[in-house]
Amino acid sequence: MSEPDTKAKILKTAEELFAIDGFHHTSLRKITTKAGVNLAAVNYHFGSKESLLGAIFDRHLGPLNEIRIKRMEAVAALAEKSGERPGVEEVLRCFTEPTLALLHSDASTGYFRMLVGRSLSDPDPTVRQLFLQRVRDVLELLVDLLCQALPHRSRESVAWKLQFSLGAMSQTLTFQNHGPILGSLAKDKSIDDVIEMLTEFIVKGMEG
Amino acid sequence: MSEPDTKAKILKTAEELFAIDGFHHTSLRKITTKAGVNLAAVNYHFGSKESLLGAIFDRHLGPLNEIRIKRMEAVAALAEKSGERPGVEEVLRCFTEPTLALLHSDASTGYFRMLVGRSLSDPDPTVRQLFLQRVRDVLELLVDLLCQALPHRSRESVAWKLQFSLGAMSQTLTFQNHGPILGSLAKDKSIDDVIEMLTEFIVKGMEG
DNA sequence: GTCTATAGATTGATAGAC
DNA sequence: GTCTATCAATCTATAGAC
Repeated sequence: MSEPDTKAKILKTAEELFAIDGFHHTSLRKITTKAGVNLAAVNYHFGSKESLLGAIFDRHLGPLNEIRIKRMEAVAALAEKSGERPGVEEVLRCFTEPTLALLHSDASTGYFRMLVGRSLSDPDPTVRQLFLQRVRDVLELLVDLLCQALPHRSRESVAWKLQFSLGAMSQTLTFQNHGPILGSLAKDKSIDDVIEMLTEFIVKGMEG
Repeated sequence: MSEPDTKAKILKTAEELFAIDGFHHTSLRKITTKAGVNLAAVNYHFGSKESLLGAIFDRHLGPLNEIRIKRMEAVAALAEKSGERPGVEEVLRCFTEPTLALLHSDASTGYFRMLVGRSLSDPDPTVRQLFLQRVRDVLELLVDLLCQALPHRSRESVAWKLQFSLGAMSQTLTFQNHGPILGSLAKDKSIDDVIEMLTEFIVKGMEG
């Protein structure tokens, strides 16, 4: 018999549970029970719980990074050709728009959105390392471009302000419909309104 | 016999371990072993692991909230008296300065700084609830004042931008000397420089 | 590939002697 | 208040039959 998509079921279910309950709070038993597969299947298909998280990251961050890099390269090429500096907002949107698009895309990325939000803030070394090694190149390229857009700023200050921006994005991705810190206050906005507010917030802060 | 400060030793040690490893990753055994006290002492003095975290929050957030509220009340009183609106930066500094002062105060709050940073971003319901119930009043008062300073903005958008700001603060408190997302890039700044950059970032974003 | 069964370790909490 | 000892429940991972 054999379900040919046992592996896919594990990926999908683990993504949801990791996003909602966190990596360390989600046991392999919860995943396999909810997915309707055998406990031992996780280690058979992925080797370990850590590798399972890595596979979930790979599945979505691969395509996402490709989009972000293509957009940044296009902006860099245009700037070089025209001889003018790229704009701060233009550069930042190369990164934020594909990321925040997770907020209103189909159900296939609905939980991954929360997982990214968590991972941007999680100080746990395991989660952090698995996540960072998959986004570091993109972030370094983004800092490069931001430094071009802001030639009078030091690289360190640009990096710090990007760090602030990632913190702001993290809150949005994590708590969009999951009880923000000011839950009762800050929820009556459409997703697109929130995305535009966040983008404006980051752009003003970065330019400031 | 009896160490009269067993309770204090547990508080201090737990604060450090919760800050570095996280609440759920820190076992009562690690705490009691490092503190040099008996395992059963935690439940004797605090009742449970959760209550221990609550006691740690209480110890520091009590005084901190008092400072923040006093400053906000002073700003509100001055605005009422003069008939002018309070300034956005003035209002925000009532909150950010006492909080970010944790970054360069003595060793007694060195670890608590990281714990606050974590708690601002942690989606875990246990940590989140214990933390939020101790800062909610302060945040609501802050939103009130920000709405006075920005009368043309809706309360929802002010609340959202405050949420973005808390995300940015969280990154700073958590990763100041613990490996920021752009570790190698964003570390060569003095603490005071980072505090000023963060404040400027938040003010510009909020005003924008 | 899927299953059962279990090893081996760790956890929060407690009972009861002192 | 402090201690030892332990319970009962969890966990990841694996061995081995099918």
